[in-house]
Amino acid sequence: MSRKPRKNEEDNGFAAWGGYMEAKKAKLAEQFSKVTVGLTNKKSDIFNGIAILVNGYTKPGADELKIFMAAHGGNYHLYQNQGGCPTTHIIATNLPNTKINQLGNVPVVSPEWIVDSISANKLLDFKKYLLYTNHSRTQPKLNFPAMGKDKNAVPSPEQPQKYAKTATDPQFLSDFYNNSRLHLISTLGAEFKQLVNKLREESNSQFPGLDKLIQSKSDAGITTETPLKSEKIIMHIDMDCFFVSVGLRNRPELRGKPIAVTHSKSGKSNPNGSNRQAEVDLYMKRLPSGVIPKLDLIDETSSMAEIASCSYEARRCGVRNGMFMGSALKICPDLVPIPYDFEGYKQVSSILYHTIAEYTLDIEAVSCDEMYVDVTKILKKSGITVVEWASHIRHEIMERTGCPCSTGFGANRLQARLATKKAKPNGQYYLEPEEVDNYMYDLPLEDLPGVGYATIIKLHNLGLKTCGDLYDISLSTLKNELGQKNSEMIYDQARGIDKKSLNYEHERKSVSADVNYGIRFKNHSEALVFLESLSNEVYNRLSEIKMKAKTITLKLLTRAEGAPKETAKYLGCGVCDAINKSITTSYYLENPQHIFKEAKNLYERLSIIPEDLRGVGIQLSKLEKIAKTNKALAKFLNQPSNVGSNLTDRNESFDNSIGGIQDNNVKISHNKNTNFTTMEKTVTQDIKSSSKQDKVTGTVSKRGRSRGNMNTLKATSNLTNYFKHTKNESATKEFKSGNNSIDLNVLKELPKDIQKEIMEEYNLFDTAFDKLENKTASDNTNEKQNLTTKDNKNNENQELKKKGFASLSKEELKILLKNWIRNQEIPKDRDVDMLGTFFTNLVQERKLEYLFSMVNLLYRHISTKNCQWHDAYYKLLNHFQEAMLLTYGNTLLVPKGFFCGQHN
DNA sequence: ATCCTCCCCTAC
DNA sequence: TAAGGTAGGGGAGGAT
Ligand SMILES: Nc1ccn([C@H]2C[C@H](O)[C@@H](COP(=O)(O)OP(=O)(O)OP(=O)(O)O)O2)c(=O)n1
Ligand SMILES: [Mg+2]
Ligand SMILES: [Mg+2]
Repeated sequence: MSRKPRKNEEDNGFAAWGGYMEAKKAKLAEQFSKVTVGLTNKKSDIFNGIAILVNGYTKPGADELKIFMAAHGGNYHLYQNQGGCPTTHIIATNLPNTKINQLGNVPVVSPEWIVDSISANKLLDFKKYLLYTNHSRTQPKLNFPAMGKDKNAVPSPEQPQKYAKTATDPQFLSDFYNNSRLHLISTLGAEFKQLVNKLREESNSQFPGLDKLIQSKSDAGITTETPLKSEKIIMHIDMDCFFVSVGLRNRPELRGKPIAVTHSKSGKSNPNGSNRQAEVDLYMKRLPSGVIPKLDLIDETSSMAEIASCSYEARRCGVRNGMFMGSALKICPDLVPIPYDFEGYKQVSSILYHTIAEYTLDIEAVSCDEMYVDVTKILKKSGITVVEWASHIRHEIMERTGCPCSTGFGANRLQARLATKKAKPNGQYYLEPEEVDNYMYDLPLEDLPGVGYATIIKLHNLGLKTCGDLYDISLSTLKNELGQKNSEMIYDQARGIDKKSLNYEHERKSVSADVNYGIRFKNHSEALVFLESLSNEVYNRLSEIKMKAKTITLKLLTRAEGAPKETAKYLGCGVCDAINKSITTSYYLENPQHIFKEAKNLYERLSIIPEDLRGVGIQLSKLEKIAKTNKALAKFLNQPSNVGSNLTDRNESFDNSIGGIQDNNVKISHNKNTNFTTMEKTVTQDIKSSSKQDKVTGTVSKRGRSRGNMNTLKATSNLTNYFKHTKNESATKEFKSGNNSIDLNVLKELPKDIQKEIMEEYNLFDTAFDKLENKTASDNTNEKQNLTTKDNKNNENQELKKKGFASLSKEELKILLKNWIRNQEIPKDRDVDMLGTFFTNLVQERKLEYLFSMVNLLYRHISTKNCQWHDAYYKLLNHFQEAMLLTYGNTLLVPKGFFCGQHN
C-alpha cells in the first residue's frame, strides 16, 4: 500500500515532463569567437608537428578547427593517416566504444585542447584534455573519477580534472549555468520582460512598422474598415518548437525529420551499468496515485538527458518537450539529436521582440519565445483585418529569423492562447467571439493554462474531463477541491472568460539561484564553500536589478530515505525531500557577505547530513529598489571637499552615530554656536566593483581647510546662509560643476533645466518638489514648529489612509509609542514599517522637529536597560536616513534640540 | 478579516 | 553519462 506523499517531498522533477539537451557551451562559443577574430592569416606555429583528425560533432566544429590548425602551424586530416605525416591526435567530444576500437593508439583529445592552446598561445599538454584515461579497447574510462565509487580518487597531477563535474569544483557553478537550458530560458525570460519595460520607458511613441503598414494600406487605396468583433483584440505569439527551429536554420537536410534538442548524443548512458531499479521503484512508490509515471520507459542504459524541444514530426510519435532522450528513442527510434545553440536562441528571441516592438509596445513578455500583444490599436489604425495582420507579422518574423511561429487571436488572453495552440505549427487562428462557446465546450480541461497534472487529477476525481463538464457543476463544489481563486479561475476559463488584463510593466518580486544537479559533498565545509559561491551568484543577480532584500530562503534537497546514493540520472538529484527555511532580517540584505552569513545560519539550523545533499538554492524576496544616487551629489562625494570644515575644528563632533547607533555611512556634527547639527550620509559608489564604502565626508572634515570661505561652503550650519549662497551666481556655477551639495530650497533657485535634471534623478519631481512649490518650508525654517492646523491634519490623515494605516494622528502615534514603551512591548515589523512610512512622510513634508523628537523619544527608550527594541530602531533609522538622503541630498540641517550624540 | 510563513503548483 | 532553473499565483493554517 502506498503511503500518502508528504507535502515537501520532491517528486524527482520527473512527474511533469521536464525536458533537456546536448552540445558544448555558450562559454566555449565565446572563447571561439574571441580566438577567431582576425584569423585569416597565420598567427603562430604552436601546432607545428601536430596533425588532427576531427571525429563526429565537436565544438568548435570541424571547419573552425581546420582554420585554427592552418593559422597556428598544424595539419588537418580528413582521413586518419598512418605513415608519412601521421595523424597525431583525434579530436572528439564524445566517441562510442566501437569508434574507439578503430582508432589504434592515437590519443583522443577534446577540442578544448586546441582552443585553450590558442588562448594560451602555446601548445598545452594534450594529456590534460584526453577524452579517456587509457586506450583500452574494451573499457574506455572517463578522465575523472566516478563519483561515490572512487571516493578517495585524487586527480593525478598529470591529468588534473578538466571538467567541473560536481559542485565541489570551483568552476562548477559557471559550467553548470553555461549548459543549463532551464537557466537560460529563465534568464532570457527575465531579460525580455526587462526589455519591454525599457522600451516603454524610452518610447517616443513612434512605431515605424505600424506606419509602414498604414502607408501601404492607403497606397493600395483600400479604405473600408470593418469594426472589430470585440472591444479589444489580443494576440498571443509563440515560436514553433523554438530550439529545434533555431537549430534547423543551418541544417536544412534535417527538416521534416523527428528532431530533438538534447545534451545526449548517443542516446545511451550509465556506462558503469549501475542499478537504476531501486530509484525507479522508489519514485513510482512516491507518485501520487493517478499520475502517469515518466520513468517507465527507462532501462539500465537509456539516456536520461532531457529533450528541451522536439520537432512536430517527433511529436507525432508521442515525443514531448521535457522527456528523457532514452524514453523518446523507445517510441521514436529515428529521433535525431541536435545540440543546443544558446546564442542562437537569444538572437532569435531578440529579433522576435524587436520586430513586434516596431508596431506596438503593448506587450506582455511571457518567455523568450512567447508574448501577448494588444493589437487593437494596430488593427484600428491600419484598418487591416486580423487575418491580414497575422499573415503579415508571421511572414516578417519568418523572414527575419528563419524560424516559424504561430499566432492566436481572441477577445482576451485566454482565447488568444487557446487559438495559438490550435494554430500550431506554423499557423494562425482567430477564435472569434461567436465561436467561443462552442470551442470551449469540448475542450479537455488539461488544455486550460494553469491546469497541470495535480489539478487535472483533482478534476478527474470530480468526474470532470472537459470544459463543458464544468457547466453542470456549482462553483462551491469546485472550491472544496481547488480553493477559492483557482476555482474561480477555472470556472471562468471553462467559459472562455479571462478577466486578467495584459501586464506591460513587469516588477520583480524575488530573485533566486538554485542548483539541483551535480550536488555531491563529502562534508559541511564543502557544502559551505558552495553556499558561499551561490550567495555571490544570487547577490550579483540582485545587484544587477539594483535592489536589496529583506527575506532570504535557503532551499535544500536531500536524498530521500531509501533512495540510492548513486542516482539513476548522472549527477542528478534522484528522489529527494525538500527542506526550506527562511528568515526576514531586520536589516537589508545588500551585499554578498550579508547573504552568505544568513544562508550559512539557515544551513546550520537545518542540520542536514552533507553527504545527502542533492540540491541547494537561495531565494531573496521582499525586495526594494536601492535608493537612486544623484549623479551630481555622487560626484560631490567623490572628491575632497571641506564639508563641515567650519564646524569640526572648533565644535564637538559625534562620529558616525545617530541616536547612538553606529553607522559608518553617517557623519554627524554639531555646531554649538548656531545650535545646528549636521548629519551627512555618504553614498556608496559602485557597489559591484568594491564593497568598500566611500567615506569622503568623514575624513575631509578633519583637514579643516577653507574655514569660513563662503564660496566653498558645502554644508552650512545656517539655513540663511544657504539662501544667500544660492543667490550668488558663482555658487550656482559651482553647483553645476557638481561641486556642491543641494537642498530643495537651494534647488528652487537654480535654472529650471538643472532643477529638472536633479529632481528627475531623485525621481521626486512630481512629489516633493511640487509640495515645496505649494507649501512653504515652514517646519524647518522656523524652529517653533506650528502644531498641525485642522486642514493639515485632515490632509495628513488622507495621505496616511492612502498608505494603508488608518487615521493615525501624530498625537495618537505619540500615545501609541509611549504605550509601547511603558508596556515594554516589542514593536512588530508591520508597526515599524508603518512608523517608517510615517517618518518618510514627515521628512518629505519637512516636519523635521516633530520627527526628531520622535527619534529621540525612541532613542531614549532603547538606551534603557534590557530594551529589546534595537532591531526595530535600527530599521526605523534606515527608513529615516533614506528619506533624508532622498529629500535633502547628502547634507541635512538639523534644528536645535535634536539629540544625536552619545547618551549618558 | 487580514497578514505571514511555509509550502505546492505551473509555466517556459 | 549530464548540465533537474526560476518566478509568480495561490492555499492552509496559525498569529494578530
Ligand atoms: N520542458 C521544457 C519546455 C520548454 N523548453 C524550452 C525549449 C523550447 O523550445 C522553449 C519554448 O517552449 P515552448 O513551450 O514554446 O515549446 P516549443 O517552442 O519547443 O514548442 P511549441 O511549438 O509547442 O511552442 O523552451 C525547455 O527547455 N524545456
Ligand atoms: Mg514555442
Ligand atoms: Mg513558448
